[in-house]
Amino acid sequence: MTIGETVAKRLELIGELSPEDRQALSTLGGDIRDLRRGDEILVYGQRPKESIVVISGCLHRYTISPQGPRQIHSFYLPTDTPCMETLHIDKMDNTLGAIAPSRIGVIPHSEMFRVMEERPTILGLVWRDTLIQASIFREWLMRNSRMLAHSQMAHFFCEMMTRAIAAGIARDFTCELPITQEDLADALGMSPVYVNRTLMMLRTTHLVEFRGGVLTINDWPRLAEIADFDPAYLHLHPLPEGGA
Amino acid sequence: MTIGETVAKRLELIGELSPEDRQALSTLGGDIRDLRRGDEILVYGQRPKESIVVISGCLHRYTISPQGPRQIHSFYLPTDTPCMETLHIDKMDNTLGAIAPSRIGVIPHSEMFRVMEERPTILGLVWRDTLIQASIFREWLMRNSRMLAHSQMAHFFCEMMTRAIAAGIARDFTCELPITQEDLADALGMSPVYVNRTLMMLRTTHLVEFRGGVLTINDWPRLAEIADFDPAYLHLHPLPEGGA
DNA sequence: CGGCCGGTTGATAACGCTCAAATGCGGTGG
DNA sequence: CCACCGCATTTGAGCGTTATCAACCGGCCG
Repeated sequence: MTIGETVAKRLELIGELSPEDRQALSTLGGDIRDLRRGDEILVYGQRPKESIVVISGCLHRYTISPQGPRQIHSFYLPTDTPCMETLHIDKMDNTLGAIAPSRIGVIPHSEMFRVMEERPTILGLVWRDTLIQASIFREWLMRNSRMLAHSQMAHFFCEMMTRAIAAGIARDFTCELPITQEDLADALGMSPVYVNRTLMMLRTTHLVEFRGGVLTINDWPRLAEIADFDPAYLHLHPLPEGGA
Repeated sequence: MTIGETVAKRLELIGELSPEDRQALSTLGGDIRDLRRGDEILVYGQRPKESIVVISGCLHRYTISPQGPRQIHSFYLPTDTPCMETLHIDKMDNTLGAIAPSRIGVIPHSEMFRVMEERPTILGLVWRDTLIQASIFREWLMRNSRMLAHSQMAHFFCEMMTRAIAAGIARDFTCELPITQEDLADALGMSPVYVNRTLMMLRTTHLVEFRGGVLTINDWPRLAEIADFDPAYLHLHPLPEGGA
């Protein structure tokens, strides 16, 4: 899969592309890079000149406060396009890194601007993509601020599964989610110990299985209910049927 | 102050406008509306055809989960432009309302698109504005997930003061912040009771005074320290000197 | 075989929530 | 001018969710 095709795939999850749009995207220049867990791509304070698209693996974005605790803002699955915002925000105020071995496409801003100028539809959809990211941040804010640990975790799993299904990397409510329990803790704003306890609880009640970087949802309806999950905030164009 | 001037003022806080840009903005069409506390402007599920700019007062954006708790995502002070994102996200997944008597400008999307097409700089800055909103959401996520109550509240006050100074509505570290303790609780993800206790603590230690909708920061350096406040995430163009 | 990382488990403590009631204050009507 | 009402704030007591500290387990890799 080329870089352009990957971007096109993402954009078609949240809107419609004409053949001309797809054609324009196929000319997108950029490099492929392979990363190991822990590699940093765009670092706090930097002024990046390129955007990123995930081809395989999993990235995450986080800030670290001086006191130590890391807050993960988001995880990025294949076809996700993190940090498109660097197009219009010069200075990174957070860090993007690989949380698992990953392959990414690195697209110079100049290339993005060229294609967006050529095809206004693409500009609209890339903008839309950044707005959906913001919408997800809002949902995470609500989740981490207002929900109990088990609901919170259920909500997280529902989101990741929904996105994995949309991206076409899930089968039978099973998908790879190559993160550790400690990563999960840093995303949910919980302590690693309590993440473990909550996870065991969800496991023994046969709602979710999360082991060795693989997520399986055993009882979607019940999980979605305790998570109070409504996928509207993901603004996926054809919503994958989750309730089935 | 006209609608166009207000938008121009906001954009100049985060970038530079040429005389031509300002001229183009001055032609922005739109209506003025006056609101009372509790009035809703853009509601969950709606498909708005206009964007908003705050002329006076204070707006807030929130979601209400079926279980009841309200999460406030952001407050908007004069010159802020909430919900520019409706330009590219059709369906509201949250609600924008007035939290105090306010005057707003209502700008049809068609007007925004017209001006942005005419002046690419404006497009870039409006986009940038939406990205800064996202950056603020990330910071709120970190704050609500990772900080202790008093640091959290200190951080909130630092942000609002910084923004008020930038918007030119603060004097001597005093500004209007016409929200109740309960509103504050819904923003910080705390209970109203604990907000009150925390507030009293900050008050008796002479760090902050927040009473009757007026915020006064008595000891900025110490407050910023316990808040671990770094205004970088606001991406203000000429950063107001807060540390003074 | 040993070390390391990630996961699991136990015990204790703390931060913040809930329930409940009281106080203060601005506005309205008598 | 006073009585009253409603809303926001304040205070108290007890509880619960989640954090912290510490130890142990188990698999993978050198």
